[in-house]
Amino acid sequence: MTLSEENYLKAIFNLEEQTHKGVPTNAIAEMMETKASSATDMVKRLSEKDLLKYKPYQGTRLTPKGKSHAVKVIRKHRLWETFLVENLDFTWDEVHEVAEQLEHIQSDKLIHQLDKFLGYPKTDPHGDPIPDEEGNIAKIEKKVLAELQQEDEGVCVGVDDSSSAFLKYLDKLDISLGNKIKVIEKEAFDNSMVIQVEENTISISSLASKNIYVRKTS
Amino acid sequence: MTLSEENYLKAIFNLEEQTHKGVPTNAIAEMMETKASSATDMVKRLSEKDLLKYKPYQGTRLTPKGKSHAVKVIRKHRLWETFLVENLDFTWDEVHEVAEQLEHIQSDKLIHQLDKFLGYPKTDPHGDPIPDEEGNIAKIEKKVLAELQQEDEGVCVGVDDSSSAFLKYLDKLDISLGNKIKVIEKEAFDNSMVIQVEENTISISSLASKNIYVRKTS
DNA sequence: CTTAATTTTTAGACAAAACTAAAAATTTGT
DNA sequence: ACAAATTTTTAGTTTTGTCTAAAAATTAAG
Ligand SMILES: [Mn+2]
Ligand SMILES: [Mn+2]
Ligand SMILES: [Mn+2]
Ligand SMILES: [Mn+2]
Repeated sequence: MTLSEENYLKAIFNLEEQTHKGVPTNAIAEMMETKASSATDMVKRLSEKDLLKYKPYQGTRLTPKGKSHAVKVIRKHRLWETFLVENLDFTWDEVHEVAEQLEHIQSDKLIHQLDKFLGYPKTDPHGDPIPDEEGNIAKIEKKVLAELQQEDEGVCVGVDDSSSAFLKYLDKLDISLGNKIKVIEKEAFDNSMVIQVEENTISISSLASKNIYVRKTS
Repeated sequence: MTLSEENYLKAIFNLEEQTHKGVPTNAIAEMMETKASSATDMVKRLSEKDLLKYKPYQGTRLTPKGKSHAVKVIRKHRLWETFLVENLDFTWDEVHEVAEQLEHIQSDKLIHQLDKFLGYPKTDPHGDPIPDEEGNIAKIEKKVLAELQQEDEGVCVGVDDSSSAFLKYLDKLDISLGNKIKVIEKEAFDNSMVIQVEENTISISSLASKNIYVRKTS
């Protein structure tokens, strides 16, 4: 399995998770930041290797084999992200780029020992679940912050958008995983919110509140 | 700089260190376990990028730029090997293969932080010096064990042959870095030696004693 | 239900990195 | 010095992964 094949598998896995339908070639190309013709080529190659099912003009779907491989790459990605933050003083907005490379290192022992070294973490620095050695992914109970009502309380458990820009914005607002969040006010006009994060009271836009996940506590 | 280019640079660097002469194409091919024609192709590409000087039929020599890049890769390789042994319970014969992959990860911050995390180690698990951030490589004072005379004493500081087979053999004899070694007897007939390693007295072949480095202590 | 817009695929090229086979240059042996 | 052996380079293919341009299929609009 080449680096490029693994990146495509991961992209297709994520797209399939979101929509639960066959993934269009264009969607793959967009996620991979490449051209549709390149995506078609790759999809054919992966189909040849039984990693996905592909029929021209209909989307593609991963086979169990393809899914299993994608999950392994995701496991590695998230374990490495955890290592970078926990042990090498990376911030949560810096890890993705490096993990994107580290996820392709081939060594079962390496990843098994890394998991052990980290103390078998359940989630990565963005709150995403780390698949176990058998490929099981725990489902994290979460709601998007925008859906909470006035007076509702919750704990921040993840983000939808893991872009560096958004994560840095959250840092500036002092919002991080595990923080207690309470909705003080919802503005009907633009769907912005006034929320209390731990001690601080701040206002956030609708766009931001749609990208923050919470576990409701009341 | 691609993965393959980096591996060639490293190979050429090592060959040039040994002989201090222009490196023949065949030597490169042999070290890279490839064909001479492939080596020629690559050498041309690297020459194009000013990483080495190449004139057909005369050997190649790295430019300062090429040398500096090779040393960076070696630094990464040795830091990762150290991490694998110190933190992930790898043995010294298992690390090379994985480090061969990890050495190509591109991230200045990653390697800087890894170095810090490890406590700025001076040598890797095989006793080889770890280049510093500026590319300086400490010269380790060492002598090949075979050269010691009867009654001489020393400390094991490295190996010449880092192959898994040889390292496992050393493990079986309970020889590792830092061990006190004393020459009890030298057999003129086949150049084998009887040595005392810490508590144990063992006999080793000429071939083995030529691949063990010691720092003489008496 | 046709035409227009969009999506997807095909065809043809290109760069990186490898290979085999053959030619050319260099070195060695007598 | 000349032939033989060795080393090195060239020429021509192959595979992976990308691209542009053009053709074909599908979907959307009037
Ligand atoms: Mn990746
Ligand atoms: Mn993540
Ligand atoms: Mn390598
Ligand atoms: Mn080493």
